[in-house]
This record gives sequence, structure tokens and C-alpha cells, in this order.
Amino acid sequence: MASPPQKTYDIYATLPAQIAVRIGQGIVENEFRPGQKLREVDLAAAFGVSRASVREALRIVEREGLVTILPQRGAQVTSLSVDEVQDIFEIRAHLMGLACHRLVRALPADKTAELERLLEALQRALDDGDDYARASLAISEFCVRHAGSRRLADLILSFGRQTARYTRLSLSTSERRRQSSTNWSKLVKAVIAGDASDAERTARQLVLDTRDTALQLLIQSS
Amino acid sequence: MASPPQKTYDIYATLPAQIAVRIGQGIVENEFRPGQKLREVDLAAAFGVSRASVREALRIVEREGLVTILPQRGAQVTSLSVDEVQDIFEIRAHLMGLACHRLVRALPADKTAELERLLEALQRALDDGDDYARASLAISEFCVRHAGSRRLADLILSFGRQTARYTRLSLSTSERRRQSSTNWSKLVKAVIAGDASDAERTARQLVLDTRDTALQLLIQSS
DNA sequence: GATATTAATAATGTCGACATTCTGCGGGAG
DNA sequence: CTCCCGCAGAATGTCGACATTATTAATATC
Repeated sequence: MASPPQKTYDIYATLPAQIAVRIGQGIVENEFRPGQKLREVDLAAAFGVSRASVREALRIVEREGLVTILPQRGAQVTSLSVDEVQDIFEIRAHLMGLACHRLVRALPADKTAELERLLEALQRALDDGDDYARASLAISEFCVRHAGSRRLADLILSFGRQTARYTRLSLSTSERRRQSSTNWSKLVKAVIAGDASDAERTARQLVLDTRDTALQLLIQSS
Repeated sequence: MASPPQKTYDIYATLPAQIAVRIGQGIVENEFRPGQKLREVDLAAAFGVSRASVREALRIVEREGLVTILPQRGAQVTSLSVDEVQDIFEIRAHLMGLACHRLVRALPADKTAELERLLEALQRALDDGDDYARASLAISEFCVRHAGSRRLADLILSFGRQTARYTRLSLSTSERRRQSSTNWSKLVKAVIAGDASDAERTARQLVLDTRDTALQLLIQSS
């Protein structure tokens, strides 16, 4: 099956889209800090493109909620108040519940093995915070992407990226990682058992637990 | 209480933001049809601004989901498949449930009278489809904006705008308007009674009923 | 006559320059 | 000393032009 000369529509073809990805990565990976100003001239120089391209890239990243653009005042990395963090987690919890409810019916039988593999990988990563965060993101992305709604998946993952730093924070203790993996285990069991209501409830609680831990650590450190 | 000379941050100050609003209105009010191509040069000429401003405006409207931008191919009014319409209504139903659950605790006591007024206005508008749609939007916006989360409100209203034409379609028969107003009545009652679970369930069902009617009419007409 | 190729047209992509607005610093009045 | 005012400097806002890519229509070939 040689690849036919079919037209591939590369979403990341245009310059601004590429720049947007790099800016978004920089924010999620904490290279750019919350509240930091993102000057168009600096970014243009750093990426070797014109201001117009940077400007459009910033609009794209704004769409994901990672940067905030104020008229006449430029762009800055979105800085969330404690209330807003709580808010995002709560909305995401409900959407994650909906996604996992749908996942029970939408997941093809031949994909359950992959889900179990991701769960095992998660449990093998219990020792290290960063590794666990990555494995957690992987299984989360799997569930969300197989729930049968591109829109819902993008929404949930977008909220996840906006609060990535707080999720990492909550997974910094091994105790929390064990609690999290227990939740994931329950969720996978419910999904495979075909219990949609249980999956929805468990998924929601899983996110809310993350929120509670993160908020507790936030208040404690301030 | 004369208004002090405080700095007002007008979100709609910049040209692209103003253009974005006008384009969005044009789409929601069915002046621009789904799938219609939105050429930058045409819009620039129509609004008397440069292409750069139109370009940025289109990015803003894309953020609301009302237009879809494809690389090298320009912008077009987002055209939703039946599955996608169903999808959006379902997500909105869950978010509306969450919003109304929160509304029960967040609504100040001195605002319940306004909610009842909006319900009465809704019932007075039962005779006309357009009037009812407006009244329905008004009470919906009231509930959502008083749920204590700007983000949640924007999300729900954004989804509402994306499917505005289908909501109007579903409210075109007086039978459906009566069913809708009954649902709203139950919702308002639950909110004022302070029953958050009931409010959540009723709100969700209210949106799902709209979805079912719209889909039925869509299938029927095709 | 239908299909494939190619040239002409028209759209978007990208850029640099100029206009406007914000920001921070310094000086003067109270 | 504090506060207000205004003036550089720097950032964003807006524009028109050129480069690149998609679309269309005409042509040639099978």
C-alpha cells in the first residue's frame, strides 16, 4: 500500500499556526510564567518572523485560553485567580464525566486492551511526579478522544492545558499519586464493565480530587 | 452618585473587535449562511477597513466557533453536520445543568423577582416564534450570567449562538413553545425553592428537549 | 465527448512602515 | 515629601504592497 499522492491538509502549515504551537508549549511547560508580558517584537525576533505573524499566533493561543489579550495593552500569559482555577476544574470535572459516560458506549471492543495498558503504565509511573503526570495525561487523552466528540475532547484538553501547572502540583506527592491511580483504576473498571453512570461519577470525582489537592497546596503555600 | 472618571476598559475598542461583533451578528441572524465563504477583500470593502483588521476579526469570530478558518483556503461560516448539532446541544445541556445547579446558591435573594418577571415575559410571548426566542434567550442569559462563573456563562452562550438557527427552528411551533415554557416554569420553581439537583436535572432536560425537536424537524425536512 | 493539463485569475500569506496609544520617568506646584 | 502633569520612549493598532497558493476556465489530447 504505497501512499497515494493524496492532498494532506496540514493544519500547522501556516507560519502563525506553528508559532502558536511553540508559544503554547512554552506556556504549558512553564517557560513563560503567568502574568508575563508577551511582546510582539520580542517574539517576532525570537522566531524570526514578522510581527503580523506573531500577532495572529497570539490570537490562536488566546483561543486556547493560554494567553490573554487586552486592547492597546498587548498579550500576557493568562494568570488565573484561585477562584478561576477552581472554576475550570469544576467545569472540566463535569465535561470529563460526560465524556466518560459516552466513552462506555463509544469505545470499540478492540480498544479496551489499550486502555488497560495505559492504566498499567500509569501504575508503573507511581514513583516519579513528572512521569506520572505524563502517564496521567496519556490515559486522560485516550478516554477523551474516544468519547465520540471532537468538540468535547478539545474543550476538556484545553481546560487541562490551562491548569496543567496545578495538576502537576497536585501530583507532586506520592500519596496523591496513589489516590489518583486508584481513581483511574475504578474508572477503567467501570468503563470496561459498561456501567456508564458509574464511569461518569468516577471521572467527575477524579478531577474534583485533583482540584481539591491543588487548592489545598495553593492555600498552604500562600 | 455621579460616575467617577474611572478608566473603562472597552473590549470593543479596537477595530477588529468591532468588525468581529458585526460578522458574528450577521451569522447568528442568518444574514451569512452556513458554508458561505467570507472573503477578506469583500469584508474589508464592506466595512471600510484594511484586510489585516478583517483577518484579525475573523480569528476572533473563529474563537466563538461561528466561522471556520482553513489554511490557504480562507474563512467560511461554520457548517454543522447533524451529528455536530446533536453534540453541541448535548454538551450545552450538561453545562446548563451545572450552571443552574450553581445558580441556586449563587442567585442573590433580591434577584428572584427579576427571574420571575422574565418568566412572565416568556409566557406572554407564547404567540410569536421570534418574540418567544428572544424572551427565551433573555431568561437563559439571566440564569447563566448569575451562576457565578464568567467562563461557564461564555461557554454556554457561545454554544447557544452556534446553534441559534436550530433553536429558532424548534420554537417555530406553538406546541413546542408551550412545552418549553412549561420546562422554564419548572426550572424557575426549582431555583426559587432552592433545590439544586432538581434545577440541574430540569435545565438539562430543557436543552435536550430543544435538541430533540430540532433534530426531528431537521430529519423531517431533509 | 470526456478527461487531463495548463495558463490566467483571484484569493490568502507575509512583510515592513507609519499612526496611535500606553508607560515610565522626571520636574514642578502645593 | 507627595501628588500631578507632561514629555520621551516603546509598545500595539492599522494599513498597503508584494509573495505564494488555490481556483477557475480554456485548451489540447485520447
